[in-house]
Amino acid sequence: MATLADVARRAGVSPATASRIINGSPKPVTDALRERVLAAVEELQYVPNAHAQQLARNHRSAVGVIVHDVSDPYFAEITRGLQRVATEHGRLVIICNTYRDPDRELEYVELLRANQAAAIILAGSGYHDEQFTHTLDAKLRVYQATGGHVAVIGRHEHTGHAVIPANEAGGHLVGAELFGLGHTRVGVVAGPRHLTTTTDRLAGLRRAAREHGQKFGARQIVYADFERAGGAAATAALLDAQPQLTAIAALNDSMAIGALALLRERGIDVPGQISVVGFDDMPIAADVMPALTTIRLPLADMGARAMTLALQPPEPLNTPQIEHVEAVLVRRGSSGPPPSGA
Amino acid sequence: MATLADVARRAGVSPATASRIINGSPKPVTDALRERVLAAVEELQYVPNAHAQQLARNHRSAVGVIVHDVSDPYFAEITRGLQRVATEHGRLVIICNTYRDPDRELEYVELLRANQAAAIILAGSGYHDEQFTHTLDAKLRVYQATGGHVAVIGRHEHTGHAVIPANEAGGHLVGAELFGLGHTRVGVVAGPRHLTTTTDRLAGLRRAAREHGQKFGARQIVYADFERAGGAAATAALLDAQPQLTAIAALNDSMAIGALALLRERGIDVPGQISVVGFDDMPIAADVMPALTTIRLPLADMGARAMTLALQPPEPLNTPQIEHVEAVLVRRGSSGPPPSGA
DNA sequence: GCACGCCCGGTAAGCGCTTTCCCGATTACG
DNA sequence: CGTAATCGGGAAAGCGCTTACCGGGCGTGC
Repeated sequence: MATLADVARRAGVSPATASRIINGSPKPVTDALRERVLAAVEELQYVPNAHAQQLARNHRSAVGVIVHDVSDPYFAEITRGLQRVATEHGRLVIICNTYRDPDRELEYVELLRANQAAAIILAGSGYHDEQFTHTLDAKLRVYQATGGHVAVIGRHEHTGHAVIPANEAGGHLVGAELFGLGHTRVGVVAGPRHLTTTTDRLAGLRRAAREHGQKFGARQIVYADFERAGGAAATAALLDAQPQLTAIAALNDSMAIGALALLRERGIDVPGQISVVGFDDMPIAADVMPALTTIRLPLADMGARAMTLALQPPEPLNTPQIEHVEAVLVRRGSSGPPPSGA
Repeated sequence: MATLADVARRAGVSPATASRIINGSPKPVTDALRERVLAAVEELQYVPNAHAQQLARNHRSAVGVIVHDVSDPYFAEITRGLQRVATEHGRLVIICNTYRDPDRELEYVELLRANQAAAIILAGSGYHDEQFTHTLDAKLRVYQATGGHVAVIGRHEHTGHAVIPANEAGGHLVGAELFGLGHTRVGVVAGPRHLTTTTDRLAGLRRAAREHGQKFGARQIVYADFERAGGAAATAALLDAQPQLTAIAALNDSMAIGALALLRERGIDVPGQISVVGFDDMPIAADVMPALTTIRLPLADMGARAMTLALQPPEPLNTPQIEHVEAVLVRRGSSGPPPSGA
C-alpha cells in the first residue's frame, strides 16, 4: 500500500507539501510541485489512509444509522431518505442492522462511537424494557457529552432529536374507518408486545373502539413478529379463535401482506368476507392482492428529516427538536363494509 | 472523549498494560491490575478509538459492499445474505449505494480502499462501457495487489471471485414457457440497455424465440429503468406500439410489478388477456396481484456465497473462484395460455 | 547462596497522516 | 540600499493506539 511518504519521495517534496496538494489546503503551492505530486499519486495509485486521516484531523465525519433490518421495506424507505441528505452533505453513512436484538443495538452505539461517528440515528421502534432503555439512554448521553449528535425515529424515550410518527393517531384512524364501516368483530394482528410501536398503534385502535362503544378482548389481539410470516401466523391464530371476524387490523404492512396471503390460501375473500387494513404504506402496498388499505407514513421523508436534524450544527440552546409526522388513511381494495349477513 | 491514556492514568498503570487488558492480549496480567483497569474503563465510559486501533494494528477488518440500491428488494435480499455471514465472522460491513451511477461505483472502491476494507463485494449488473469496465478493473487490481479480496455478484467482466446467476438460462426459461404456452406476440419490458443483466436475460429470451421459430422485433422490446415506474412506462409504450400483445416478459420483478399495475389501471386482465412473467423472485412476488410467475434466483444465498468467497483466506493458488447459480421457473397466477381468439 | 530464567509491567517506537511553527528567499517599501 | 513583510516549503510534533523490547523482582536448581 503506497503511503503519503512514498508519494512525497517520488515527487521529491516533503510529506507536508504532498498532503497540502492532495487535500487542496488553503496554503499556496507552486504549480510545478503540484503537478509532480499529482503525477506521483497517479503512478502509485495512491489513496490516503482514511483512518490515519481521521486520527490526524481529529474531527468526526461519518454518520451511523441503526435500524432493525434494512432489507425490510419499511427501513429501506427510511434509509433511502437518510442517505439522500447524507450524500448531499458529503457524509458517509454506516448502516447497522440489529435484527431486533436490543443487545446488538447497544453494541452498535459503542461501535459507532468507536468509529468517531459524528451522529447516530436510531430508527425503528423502541422496547418496553426499563433496564434496556435506561442503559441505551445512558450510552447515548455519554456520546452526546463528547459532542455526538443523536436523532431517533419513531421513539420518544430517548435524549436527542426525534422524528415521531403519529402511531396512536394512525391506529385511531384504522379503528375509526373499520368501526365506521360497521364492523363489530375486528381482530388485531399485532407486532411484538415489547415494542412501543405496537402498543402505541394499539392504543389508538382501542380509543377508536371506545368511541364506538366497543372494546378489544384478549382473544381479538394476537402478537407476532412484525413480518410477513408473523402476520400469516397471527391471522391463522385469530381465525381459529374468532371465526366470525369481519375485519383485521394489522399493525404494519408486512404483517398485513402475510394476513392477505393466509386469507387467500384459505379461500376467504378480501374484502368480501374480511377486510384487512395495514400500516405504514410501504411502496408495495398498492400492488398486492388486493391492494392494501393502509395508513401512510412518509417514510423516506422521515429519514431525511432525522438526518437533517442530526447533521445540523450544534443547536444554539442545546434543545433537542421533536418533529411530529402525520399519518393519513389511504383507502384501497382490501377494506369495505362487513358482509351483509354479519 | 476519554483516551486509553486517561484510563491508564486513572488505574495507575501504563497504557501498555491497559491496552493488554482491554484487548485480552495473550500476555498475562495480575488480576488486581485487571480489575482496576476495568473499573476505570467503566467509570470513564471508555471506548477505544477504532481508527487509532486500525492504524496501530495495521490489518484490515471491515468489508465493503457496493450495490445499486439497498432499498431495492433485490439488493436487500442479497445484502441480508451477505450480512449474515459477515456477522458470523465478526466483520463489520459497510454498505455503499451507487444508485446506478458508474462514477459513484469508482468512488466507492477508492473509499473502501481508503478505509482499509479487507474485501470489496460488488453486487448488481455490470455496464456495457468498455472505458468504465476497464477503469474499474484496473482499480480492483490495484486493490488486490495490496492484499484486498474482491468478489462480484452477477458480473463476469472482472477480476476476483464471482457468483454468477444464470441470467441467460433464466431468460430462456421465460421464453420457453411463454412460447410453449402458445404465445406468439410477446413483448419485453427490459432494463437499461447498458446493463449486462439486461442483455444476458434478453439473449436467453431470443434463443428461446429462435427455437420456436420466432423472433423479437425492435418494437417488441422497450428499455426503461429497472424499477416499478420503469416497468409501467415500458408497458405503456409496448401496448401503444403493439396492441395485440398476449404476453409480457419483464426482465426483473420490480418492472413486472409496474407492468401489472399499469395493466390493472387499463382494465386489462392478467393472465386472461395478457400474461406477465418477471425475473428474480423477490419476496413480494408471491403477494402481488395476481401473484407473479417469475424466475427464482436464490438472492440471499448468492450474497452469502459471495461473502464467503471474499472472506476465505488468501487462496492457495490465487485463482479466483466462480460459482454459478441456477435459475428456476416459478409458475404463479400471472401467466397462462393466450386468449383463445388470439 | 548465587546464577539463571521466568513473569509481569513499563518504555518507546511506530502506524500514516495533518498542521503548527519556523526559516530562507523573494518582493515591497521607505 | 536596508529592512520589513510576504510567500513557498520543510521539520517535527502529535492524533490514540499496539507491540516489540527491556528490566526488575522472584523462584528455582545446583
